Amino acid sequence: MDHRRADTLGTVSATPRFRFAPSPTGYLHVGNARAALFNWLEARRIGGEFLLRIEDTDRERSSSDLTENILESMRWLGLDWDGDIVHQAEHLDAHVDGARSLLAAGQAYWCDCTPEDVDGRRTDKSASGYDGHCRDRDIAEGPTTALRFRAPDEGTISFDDLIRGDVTFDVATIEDFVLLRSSGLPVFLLSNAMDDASMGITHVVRGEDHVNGTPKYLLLRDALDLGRPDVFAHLPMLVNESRKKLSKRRDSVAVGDFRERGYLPQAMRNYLALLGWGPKDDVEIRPIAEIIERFRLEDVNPAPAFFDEKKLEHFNAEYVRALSTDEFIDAVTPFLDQPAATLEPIRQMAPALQQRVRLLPDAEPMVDFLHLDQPVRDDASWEKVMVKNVDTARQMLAAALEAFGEVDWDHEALHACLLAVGEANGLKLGKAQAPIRVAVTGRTVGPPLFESLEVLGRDATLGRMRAALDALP
RNA sequence: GCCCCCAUCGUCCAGCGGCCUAGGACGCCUGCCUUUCACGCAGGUAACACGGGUUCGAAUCCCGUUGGGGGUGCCA
Repeated sequence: MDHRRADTLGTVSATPRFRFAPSPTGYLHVGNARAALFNWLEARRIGGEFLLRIEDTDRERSSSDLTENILESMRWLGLDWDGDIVHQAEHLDAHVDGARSLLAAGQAYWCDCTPEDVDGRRTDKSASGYDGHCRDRDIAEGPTTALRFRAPDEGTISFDDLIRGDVTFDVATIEDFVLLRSSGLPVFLLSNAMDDASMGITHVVRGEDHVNGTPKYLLLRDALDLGRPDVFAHLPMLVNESRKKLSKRRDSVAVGDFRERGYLPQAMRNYLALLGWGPKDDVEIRPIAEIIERFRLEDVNPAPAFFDEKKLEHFNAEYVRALSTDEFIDAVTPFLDQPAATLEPIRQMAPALQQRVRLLPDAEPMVDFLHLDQPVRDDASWEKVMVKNVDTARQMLAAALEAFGEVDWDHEALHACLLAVGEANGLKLGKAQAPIRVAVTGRTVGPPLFESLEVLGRDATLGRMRAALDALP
């Protein structure tokens, strides 16, 4: 608030000011998150402010639940904003006043054309948009009239884009666009331009899809005598496999979904920073402080980037492994389906799990044998170890059953014991342990066997081995 | 159609006129390590879209072609 007041009073702040301005008409998706992140990175690097504005002027499509979801995702990613959140809807009156001042100055006029009218009049296929039909008809305001901006007829308008260089438009291609709808509500462009000015935004950093709206934005700022931002930077779009702009409809890209699927925020944030930008030293995975230090808007690649979940997953695995044991346990627990009784054993196995988990939900199937009465039998594993090699399985299960009855119940003793049993049967440990593993955990793969047996306990282990022996073909 | 933008391995990024025989990462493939898996380690695969210039010299600069993306609402 106070920053807005200060600017209204004409105080020009020397502090660079960035903003992220999502509209709460959907969840925060990775494309928006990347735009927010790039604003945040640059703001943090140069000691600027990062403001948040919720563009909720479309009442029909906006919802406060969606706003909360966006904020939640921002917090999760660690993108902290400065000052109070600005809700655009609260400034609607000012925007309407702005539009009316243009009307008073002769820079806007009322129009009662319907979209059908406009389309119908179009003879030249190369023309687009509104044809200026009502420009001089001097129509009075009415229930079906929209207020249109009187765009200049000739000249060019350009701006310097930090990422794209000089971008120039011929104003002849700019139509007389709508400022106020017939409902009386201001359109995005007006609200956006006026709010950026009232908030004292110096750096406008947003998606490439806004490039074409920029000349209109500038025309409005000039007409309203609001000055211009110091810097524009239009970020490349994030695209899907078919190289189309990521859409919330087509692509499942909500940040919240990634969280639910077991991604760590640090991994997501680090990966997102590398979409359209890369550090000169080629070190991709690094602390956010180092990214902030190296990030530069002017180094952002202008071409669209594909969001590669495979690579994100790799980043996640790296970040999972970098966690302390306690952090890992905290992170993984919500993804486990375990009773309180097995939490302690899982704690013991945590380092082994941590090494193998790529996404947090990967952990559960590695430890489900601990709390299930019977392990989940993986058919392929059973077939391979217990059916195709039934003789070996029978031999090992019987011999180990006997040996395990006496052995000290810790992983080292178990290891030595099974090694000896295997050798007695002419088998290397790799082969010898397979039937035991499948009998106890149901699968050929999983965390280290002897540690698993140790936490499972002697009774349960022997019980499962007997059951497996009985089930052999 | 018109307007704006873009173009290095399959993908992401490095490269800003000579260090390029084009580097790193993901993916994929080999091998090693090993109690399975995973990790780790050692290798391999694979790109400057095309055509003209400029220059002693071009992935790097310019022009064109082709290809791709974005925009083109009384959505944001």
